[in-house]
Amino acid sequence: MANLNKLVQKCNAASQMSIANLNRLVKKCSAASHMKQVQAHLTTTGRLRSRFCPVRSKLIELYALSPLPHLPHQAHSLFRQIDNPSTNDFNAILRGLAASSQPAAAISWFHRMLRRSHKIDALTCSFVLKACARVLAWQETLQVHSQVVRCGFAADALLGTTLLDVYAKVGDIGSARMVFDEMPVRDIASWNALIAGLAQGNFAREAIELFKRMRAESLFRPNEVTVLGALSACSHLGALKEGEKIHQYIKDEKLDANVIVCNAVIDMYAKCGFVDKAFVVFDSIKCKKSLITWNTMVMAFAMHGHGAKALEIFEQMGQAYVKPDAVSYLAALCACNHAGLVDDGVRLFNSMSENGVNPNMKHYGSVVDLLGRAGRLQEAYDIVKSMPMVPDVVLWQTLLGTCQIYGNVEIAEIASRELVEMGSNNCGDFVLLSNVYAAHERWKDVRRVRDAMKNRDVKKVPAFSYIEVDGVINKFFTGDKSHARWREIYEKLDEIRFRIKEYGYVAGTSYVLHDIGEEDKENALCYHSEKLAVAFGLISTSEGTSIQVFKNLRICGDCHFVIKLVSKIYNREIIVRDRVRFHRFEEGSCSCKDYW
DNA sequence: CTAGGGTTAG
Repeated sequence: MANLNKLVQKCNAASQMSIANLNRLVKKCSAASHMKQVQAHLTTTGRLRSRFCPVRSKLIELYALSPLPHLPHQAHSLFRQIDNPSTNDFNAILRGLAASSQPAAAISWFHRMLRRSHKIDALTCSFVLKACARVLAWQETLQVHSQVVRCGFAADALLGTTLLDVYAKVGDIGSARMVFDEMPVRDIASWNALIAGLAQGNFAREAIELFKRMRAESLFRPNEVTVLGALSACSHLGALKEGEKIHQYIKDEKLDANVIVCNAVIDMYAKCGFVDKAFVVFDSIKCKKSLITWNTMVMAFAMHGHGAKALEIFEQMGQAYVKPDAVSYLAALCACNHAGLVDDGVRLFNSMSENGVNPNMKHYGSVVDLLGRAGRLQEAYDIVKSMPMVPDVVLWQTLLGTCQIYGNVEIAEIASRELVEMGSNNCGDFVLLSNVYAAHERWKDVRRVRDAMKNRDVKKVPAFSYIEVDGVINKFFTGDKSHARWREIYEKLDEIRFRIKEYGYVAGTSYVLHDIGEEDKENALCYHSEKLAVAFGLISTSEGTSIQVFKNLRICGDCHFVIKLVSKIYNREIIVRDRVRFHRFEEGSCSCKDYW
């Protein structure tokens, strides 16, 4: 800073500043006052209005990217003083807009440039593409892509990587792959962008395949960024074996000096069902733990229903002088939720504001769930009414979900009405309300809800489960008969149904309504996807080994009950990862203690 | 030296 001030003084003293000095000065500018001085100099020397002036462009960029509230505006007023803005000047503005709170404005600027025949270069495209990614503008991405081709920038490796990354981010994986395949020159970032794009775009299998291909046939050694994409894919799939291999690679290559990589390893182990392994990595970490490291570990214990351990980690982070943020509180609340620690959760929630973290919608959702599941529905509803923000769809769904557990008709009706008014067309919402009525044997109301569903053409997310056996993913939908061994699976299910009756099993009738619209409702319950996956696990793995199943939605109550009995009768540990947490079934009971 | 790929979340 002392150097900079000296430089500024020197520049002010001299009537003529050399271009080199100006360049040095503008690059070191951080304070608004320095930028103003450079601007003053440009104005007095007349350079401001000239055709081409890199220092001026750099200054516009500094203004445009500044986090200080008034400076981006300054960039625009400076730009307007230029008679003939260069491409660099346009790019500076574009870059600033792309990173601003209105990235769509960057897209408008780009179109204005094209309309007025201003020359664009690869950077122009790069910045506007960033904006496309932020507003998820697929159509615009296509348009920029065609400009890239038209202008002859298609061979630019950096721009190609940006393009494929943006395609992946706006959800067009096909185009992302196509850009990758057609790139004449690829470098490590190109591979990384596609691996991460596949992992985040529901193509986790393909991400892992590409990771293997990269190791086998490319010249590049996977680096920190590569393994992050690959680990994220393993987390999504729950692919422990692949995850362990990547972890070994990370240790071999000493990539675990990077805290972000360590965080992803912890997360991977937790999401693959092995919270102990996650904790070993957390505990023996060599680099400095970041806030996210702590949050990931709290969340990991929370997901597995280890409430006390999660809260212990949460406490420890305070002792390590790491200040909990909104995610930390959410993770801790989530832990209380999954472990039924109601009082701890409420205390935590109430302590947030005094610790400088304002509860957001997710915190409210979590505490409403916590109170609701504990049967304190009125308190939960009171919190919803007293919230400083407008409750969203998920919050009402949470409240409605807890009403089902306790058969609370009044609050269920309120929540349902709100959901309908908000235009929610979710099958599950109707089913929940109908279940509440069914619990009170109010069949007329049940029929009314069912009719409403028919008339509205409600959307239903299809449930599926999968299980990996010998490296092959076996995926099942409800009542699925597409598996090569489906007959054996259904025979096994019949056997299970017969054997659990000895333990007093009666089909959970209220859950039957989950399958409204199916031909055979009772059978639909018997053939839920998680039951199919467990049955397949039983017939395809050796006796006594653990069975791991993944479900895209939450586990159904009937399946939960059946799988508990299966774990006892067949003497198997069965681990089910549902949409939000793990259930570990052993000897007839579940790690969630029937609370989830 | 004006660009590209990255971790936690009801």
